[in-house]
Amino acid sequence: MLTSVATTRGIVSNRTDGARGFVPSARHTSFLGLTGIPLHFERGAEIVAEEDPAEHIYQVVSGTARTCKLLCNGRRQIGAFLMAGDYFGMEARDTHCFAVEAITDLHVVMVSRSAAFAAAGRDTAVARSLWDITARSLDACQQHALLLGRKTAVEKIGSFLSEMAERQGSDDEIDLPMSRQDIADYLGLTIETVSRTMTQLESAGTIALPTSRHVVIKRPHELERLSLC
Amino acid sequence: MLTSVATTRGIVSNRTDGARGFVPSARHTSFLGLTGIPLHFERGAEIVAEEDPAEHIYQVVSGTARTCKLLCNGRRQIGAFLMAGDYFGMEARDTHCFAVEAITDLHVVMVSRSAAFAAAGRDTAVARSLWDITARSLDACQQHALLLGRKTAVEKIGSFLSEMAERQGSDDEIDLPMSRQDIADYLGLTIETVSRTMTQLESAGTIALPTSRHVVIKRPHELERLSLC
DNA sequence: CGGATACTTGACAAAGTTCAATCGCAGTGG
DNA sequence: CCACTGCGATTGAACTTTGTCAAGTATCCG
Repeated sequence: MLTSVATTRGIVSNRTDGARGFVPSARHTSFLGLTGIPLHFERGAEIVAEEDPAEHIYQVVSGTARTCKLLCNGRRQIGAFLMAGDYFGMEARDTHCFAVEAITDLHVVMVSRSAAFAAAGRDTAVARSLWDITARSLDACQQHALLLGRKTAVEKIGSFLSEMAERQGSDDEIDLPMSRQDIADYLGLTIETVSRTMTQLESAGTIALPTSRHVVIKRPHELERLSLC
Repeated sequence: MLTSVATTRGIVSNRTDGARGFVPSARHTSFLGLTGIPLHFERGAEIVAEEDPAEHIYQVVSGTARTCKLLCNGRRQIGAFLMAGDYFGMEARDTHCFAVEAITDLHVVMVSRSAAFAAAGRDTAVARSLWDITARSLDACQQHALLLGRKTAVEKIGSFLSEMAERQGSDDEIDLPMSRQDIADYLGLTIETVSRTMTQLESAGTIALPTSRHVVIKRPHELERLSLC
């Protein structure tokens, strides 16, 4: 379900992911030992729909996306926020079991699933890196399950803010690309509880909220304590 | 952290896992194209501890195990119940990020992680199957995250019972090898809520509980409705 | 039979949700 | 430039669900 078109602009990685770093180029981008196709999506666009055939593997170049699963009565669970360097589309089955949507303007590179598997068959390093990406996603998902099942609202928000700070490489300032509703659906809370808990952390002096999308961490130690325990 | 000893008894698979079926033998068992070592653990034994170095990959031959993560105040999240045919120990990092404990007497086969990766390097099919196992775990974990984040107590219990029925290949009778506490920690509930919800489903005529560990599904359709929506 | 363990039940408390109203800010048009 | 509009975020109050604590029952096993 590709509704956007590929841009012709060069793409610059703003984060290298260990051994799997990728190099900017004019039209194509190296990715899993293959020539990936750069694509651009607008804020709100759907890159992958739930139940779509799983034909491609993607890496985020810039921007943020969310993976969503839906339940009846409009209940939604966001599995992960995908940022520069993150991969998605590696499915065990032939169809995607969640949708992927652009939260901001989004640049990705795409390779076909069959080409990736073929490359993995030829090149052991590619196979290993394909496994590594999947295993890392699994690790993140298991960590997230612990949060969803056993943490309180404050601990969830604390963990979330710590995670975002770490992923943005900043110790004390975070720009949140996602709405309160997205945060709520990621943490298994309601938008109101997210809002209230943020205010509560602000009142306690743990964070400051110059704007609703910009968080300043005043007491990182306090946040760590919340997220770890 | 292997506290039990390997048995010398032959091991019989009571479930083949698609293309990755494994064949019983007197002492060693084929597993990911390697010769696996059969091990036996007693009920309650810890096969893997949290933060243990990840040196082996396992497949369950018979019995049931649980994967656990711990938080402070004794809060626990069970990530999965592992039954015959299931794999565990495939970690992205060098240490296990959860413990694995035997719920019943447990037979597993074990191969060393490095041997598995070496085999994957030599044999494309092994590499693919290693990826497949990991991707399947990821899929299950994402499904479980949806349950933990967005389902009510009844829906959680409904989903759990449906899952168990399916895994036991039975449409209407389930033997639960795990305690109410295990179920609670799997579903992100308390033991009391699990108990109450089971009774509630029994009163509604959806299930019967001849004993606390044996569930008869009287209205499978009703359970489906709960778990899907 | 006695003791331990697991499960169930009840009464109450707390955390989080729901519903509704309000605020604040960016964008738009007069 | 300022009022108006729309949307996201915040706040309040009532309510629900689930958790907590405590007691009671069932079951297993020596």
